[in-house]
Amino acid sequence: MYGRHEHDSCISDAMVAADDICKARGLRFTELRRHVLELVWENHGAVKAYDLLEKLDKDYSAKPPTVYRALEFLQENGLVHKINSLNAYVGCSHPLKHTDCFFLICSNCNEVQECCGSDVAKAVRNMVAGQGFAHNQTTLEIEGVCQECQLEG
Amino acid sequence: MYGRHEHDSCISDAMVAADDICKARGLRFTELRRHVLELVWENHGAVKAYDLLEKLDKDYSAKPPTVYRALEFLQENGLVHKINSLNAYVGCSHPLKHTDCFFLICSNCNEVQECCGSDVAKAVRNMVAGQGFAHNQTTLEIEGVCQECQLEG
DNA sequence: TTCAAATTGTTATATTATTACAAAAACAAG
DNA sequence: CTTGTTTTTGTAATAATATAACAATTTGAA
Ligand SMILES: [Zn+2]
Ligand SMILES: [Zn+2]
Ligand SMILES: [Zn+2]
Ligand SMILES: [Zn+2]
Repeated sequence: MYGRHEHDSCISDAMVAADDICKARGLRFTELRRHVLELVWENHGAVKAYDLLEKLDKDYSAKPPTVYRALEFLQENGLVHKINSLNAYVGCSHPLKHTDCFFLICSNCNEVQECCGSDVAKAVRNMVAGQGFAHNQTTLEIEGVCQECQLEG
Repeated sequence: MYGRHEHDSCISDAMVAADDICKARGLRFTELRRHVLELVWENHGAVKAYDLLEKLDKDYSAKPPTVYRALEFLQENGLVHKINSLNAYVGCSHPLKHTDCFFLICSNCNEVQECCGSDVAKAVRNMVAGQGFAHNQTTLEIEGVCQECQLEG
């Protein structure tokens, strides 16, 4: 039901981490925001805003701004990332040590794996510095087929 | 008017290259497709599809599918790239040797520079291979401020 | 209690992109 | 050239993604 691993703990871990972060930063982790984050974490794939909206709509009578505002809050605080190549959103798997991350997107099972702190980031920094470019934000999204799917395939 | 360099040659170079590529591959480089590519190349920034549409509309009575189809053709044949983080399109600056490219996007002057064949690509390949991931497509878009803008700033 | 700030609700609209089907143009074969 | 097929373009409708503007509510602090 939840993919390849015991996924319940992913959600609960993420929620605990989010709680801690919000508490530490004096942010209001409201019911709505919590609920949206839970929905984002229902699986390890990226979720579309309007799918979140539909799910939310059962409890709340949500309209687009509701979900986009929650996503904005979650993104600003590093709890969620937007995958630009999919126009979709994914929970951050390590919000406390998120730096120079990138994403491996399996086009077979749709899981998104977040990777971090690697030589890739170093290479990007070097290359960019060599060009005299002052970089703020890196979007690195790699589409392909994950190992599990290759083995199954 | 055209940014920092003598830009006319960029357009004409790109059109010649496009001509050659289409001829070599037996593709139909129609008036419409040619026109769209010219419009994309009017500057070195990324262009929105609906801005192209407006410009096109003066001559043709273009509707969205017209421009999206032309962009699709141009993308398939490596003459144009989509910048996912901007939902916008940019002319390929080296369509014949385009491999493992990435983009430096200046948020001040909006120019997009396409870089290619670097250590970054190598690092990506290594990292991804280390994860057992079979990658097809890499989206690497780096937002920041270009050197010229830093000097002027 | 009162006030200001932050959050949420609501309506409308903007932006980006695709589907479906009809017309026209280009091409290949006879 | 004519015919039939494929590719391209036109057109209308609609889907998918996202934001603006303003009102109502909740929250937390003074
Ligand atoms: Zn992260
Ligand atoms: Zn997979
Ligand atoms: Zn290119
Ligand atoms: Zn610049």
